[in-house]
Amino acid sequence: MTAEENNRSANFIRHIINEDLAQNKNEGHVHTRFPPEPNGYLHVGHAKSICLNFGLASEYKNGLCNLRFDDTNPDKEKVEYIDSIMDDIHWLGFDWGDRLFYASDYFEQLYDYAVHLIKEGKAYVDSLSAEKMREYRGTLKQPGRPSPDRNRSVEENLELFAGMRAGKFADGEYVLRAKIDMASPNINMRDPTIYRIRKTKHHRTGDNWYIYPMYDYTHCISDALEGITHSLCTLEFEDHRPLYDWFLDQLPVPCHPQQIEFARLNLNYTVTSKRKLNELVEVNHVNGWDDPRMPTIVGMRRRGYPPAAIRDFCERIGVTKNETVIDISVLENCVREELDRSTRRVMAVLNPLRVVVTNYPEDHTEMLEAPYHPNQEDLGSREVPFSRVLYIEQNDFMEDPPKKFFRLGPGREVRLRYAYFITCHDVIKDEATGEIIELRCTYDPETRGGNAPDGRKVKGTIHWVSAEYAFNAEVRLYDRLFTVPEPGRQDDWHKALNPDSVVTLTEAALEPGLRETKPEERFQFERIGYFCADRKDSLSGKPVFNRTVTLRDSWVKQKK
RNA sequence: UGGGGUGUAGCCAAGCGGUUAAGGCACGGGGUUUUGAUCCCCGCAUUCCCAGGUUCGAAUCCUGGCACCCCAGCCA
Repeated sequence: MTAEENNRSANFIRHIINEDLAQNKNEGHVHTRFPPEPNGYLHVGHAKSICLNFGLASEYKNGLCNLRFDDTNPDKEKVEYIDSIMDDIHWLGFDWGDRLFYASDYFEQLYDYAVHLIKEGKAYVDSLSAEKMREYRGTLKQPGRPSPDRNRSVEENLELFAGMRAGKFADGEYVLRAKIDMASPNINMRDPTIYRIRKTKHHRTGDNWYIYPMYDYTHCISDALEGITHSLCTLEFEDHRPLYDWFLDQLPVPCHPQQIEFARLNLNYTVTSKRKLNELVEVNHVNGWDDPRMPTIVGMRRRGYPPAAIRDFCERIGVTKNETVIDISVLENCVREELDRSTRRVMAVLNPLRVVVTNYPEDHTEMLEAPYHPNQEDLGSREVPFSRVLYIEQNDFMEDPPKKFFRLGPGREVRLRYAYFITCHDVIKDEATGEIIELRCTYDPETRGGNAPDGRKVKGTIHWVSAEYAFNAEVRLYDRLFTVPEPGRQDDWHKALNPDSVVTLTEAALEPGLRETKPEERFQFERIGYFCADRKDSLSGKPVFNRTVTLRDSWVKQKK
């Protein structure tokens, strides 16, 4: 099955793979890997890489994708990140089966290969300090100079390297370097460091090692040891590719994977650099990595984004080498699309305005049937209680409405969704503040269910809850984190933070059935948006809702 | 003349010498609607960074420019 047959759009990586398959390269196998460093939380940019790597593997016959933690820098890595990363990948809908690996699993093999390089005269132990090494490296336009240690004998190199491993030297005293070309126009080839001394406890290997291998050296070998066929990474590694290939050419590795680079994802109105995300957390602009405003996977999860929507998004944005900034509306559209078909509709009044139906009997309640979805019967229906005192949305009433306002106003008639037509007769205000505190309306008993037997039409339909039966819940309205499209480009990106990225409502009145909402359950609050019960703060019988995304609203545009 | 990349609509993105230059998002217009939602129509690049050239024919090939991004960690 080719990608195109599978109804996905073409991209250059699929073309490469199709070509390889056509030539029976790698015995016709596709084997990718997702190689995160466990030094932070995954974000939407990683989601692109996850979907690409796992997605590619799943769309080709016998394709496989490994999860491999690139854990070669114990100073920055923690087990808690490993756990969160695995959770996130599973939540997104992907699985690595029994192929969970760690670069640290290969430390012994990596060491042996390094010895091999030394024996071949292709690596040497250098005593240059970090500063000196930078000096010797030259600049972008000028070639570097060889280190005085460059021609150390193989025997001496072997002995020193063994000493490094044995912990005989202090951090920074020596490094092992590949012997390539100090005059290369590609700085990565100017004798890159492949091992450094770091007397830090590693989260998996503990105190076994005093030396740790560098990324460029580790990554290509790890790929080869796992039989990876296509090693996908981001653009900034493009000029590391000659080095990736160099190591594999020098060493007796089982195979030679192909590194292919693609552009990382940038989304407007947010930031995705680990440093900036960390800063948002540190200075408490957000409440942790899983704050619903964060573009982290766990943040989007808490916000209510369905995993299927994120996968769809990653498919739609494509894969190229163009550096682009994707409009956040593409993501939001994917979320709406998924939620529209999968979610039950219910009624919730966010900012309640009291309505007394003066001609409705006191102490009377009736149950009205309301389907959960306008065009998906299989989602069923529920009954909602109607009684004399109701709440409607404050902004569904205007004392002096413009002609195009299809909602309630003095003397106007509207439909209460699935209930009755009501007409407003009086507006009660707080004498001191002038604030509207109550509406007096009458209902037409003939319009039960929302249709008038006389065929008369009503312009607007608004949502409502019974004041007597509704319950109060906290609802959080989330909005984009930044007010400008590319905050990362500003000198002071903090100034672009949206002060209204969250508005917490505590007076919302929800239809009674919602009381038993389970954490992470999603609903559409009719005419408002999609909401998800917070997975952390919801209590049994007392859910807290997060707004995932608003409904599209052409009325907002018309008002302008 | 350090090296490596990228330029197709407001934002993405197909396209691989012969197509009316796909599709999505955004935007505009209309229809259906008990959500100003959904859904459904319709519109939206005489032109592919620019300039030359090759060719019967060029977004696709060649030459020369221009713009933007990445690289001088003992980070990944």
